[in-house]
Amino acid sequence: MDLMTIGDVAARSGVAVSALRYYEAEGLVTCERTSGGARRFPRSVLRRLSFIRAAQNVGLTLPEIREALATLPEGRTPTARDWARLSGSWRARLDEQIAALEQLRDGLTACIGCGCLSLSRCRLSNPGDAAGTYGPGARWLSPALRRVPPTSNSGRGMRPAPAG
Amino acid sequence: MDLMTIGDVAARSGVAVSALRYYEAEGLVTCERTSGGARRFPRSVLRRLSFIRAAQNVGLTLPEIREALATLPEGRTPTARDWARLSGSWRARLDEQIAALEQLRDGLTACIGCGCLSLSRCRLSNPGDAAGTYGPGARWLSPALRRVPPTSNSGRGMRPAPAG
DNA sequence: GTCTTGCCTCAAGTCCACTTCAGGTCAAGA
DNA sequence: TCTTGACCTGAAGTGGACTTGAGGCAAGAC
Repeated sequence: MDLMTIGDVAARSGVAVSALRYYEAEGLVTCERTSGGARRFPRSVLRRLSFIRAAQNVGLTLPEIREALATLPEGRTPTARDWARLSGSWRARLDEQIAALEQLRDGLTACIGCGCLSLSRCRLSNPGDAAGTYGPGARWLSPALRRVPPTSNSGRGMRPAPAG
Repeated sequence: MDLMTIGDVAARSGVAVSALRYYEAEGLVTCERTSGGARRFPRSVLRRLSFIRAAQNVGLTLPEIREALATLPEGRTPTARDWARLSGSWRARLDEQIAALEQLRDGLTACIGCGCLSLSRCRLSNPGDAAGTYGPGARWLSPALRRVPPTSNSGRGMRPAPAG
């Protein structure tokens, strides 16, 4: 079978039905409709979803991901090379993120003995040497890797929770 | 002068006036009031704010930070050692975050040649070997280090925007 | 005396990535 | 025929960390 129902896609991808509808509304995936109005997704949506999740893991927002996806060739099925091109810039981004975290950690190591936490000098409270704030609600670093996934009850393919 | 107005604190800390009020409401900082009802902060609030920002950068939520702050000694001014104790556990957290990002990057390196992005096997779309989703809205990694600070117009001490 | 500035409170809005809900349609099986 | 289950839509809710807005008080400059 070439086309999948939204339920199939959800089951196979682990992406919730509601999220799939949301992605369609946001233009991240496309689908056909049956005469009755039900969505029918091509198999290729699975790889697309995979890309979306990977991109989110690298820290991209949905608008950014949509932009990236928009550069895929129309007309033909994207090749491995296409996907690789898209994710090519991620490495640099990850490297940056890692570097920033390391800087923070090293700042911590330096500060931990003195407990300085100076607003203007401490690299912990002030990474990247900026003197002021980073703006409203800007949390710079990982919202928490080790945090247990928000356990909503939607769980289609959800693990019990890693409880790291 | 021993006590600072909320405006002074905002100017010196780079934390917005509205955020300071919010922090007070949430019990993260305390202050006295003038007869007219205006807040007067002790100088020590600056270090406290510094700690709050640093903790946010490590990925703590405000409730977590409040808990941490609650363990500071009452009665006496916190010493460098007190602050150091508080931030002592951050190192492990940062190490974890760094490790997770490195894993993702290495997964990227492995995947980038093949463009696989397999939902079940790719370490990029599926870090930490979990087969399903991580649940609703769970973005695992940095919401974006390199992202330009949300340029709201509140800008009290805000930089023009690094435009990375 | 009035203007401006800085502060106050409380309520509601913002952003992101969704989820949840209410109410309805459609096709297949008992 | 009735029921069940999967699907549909549009609107509203969620959480975290704030910001913004409306409406008002108090002190210093002119």
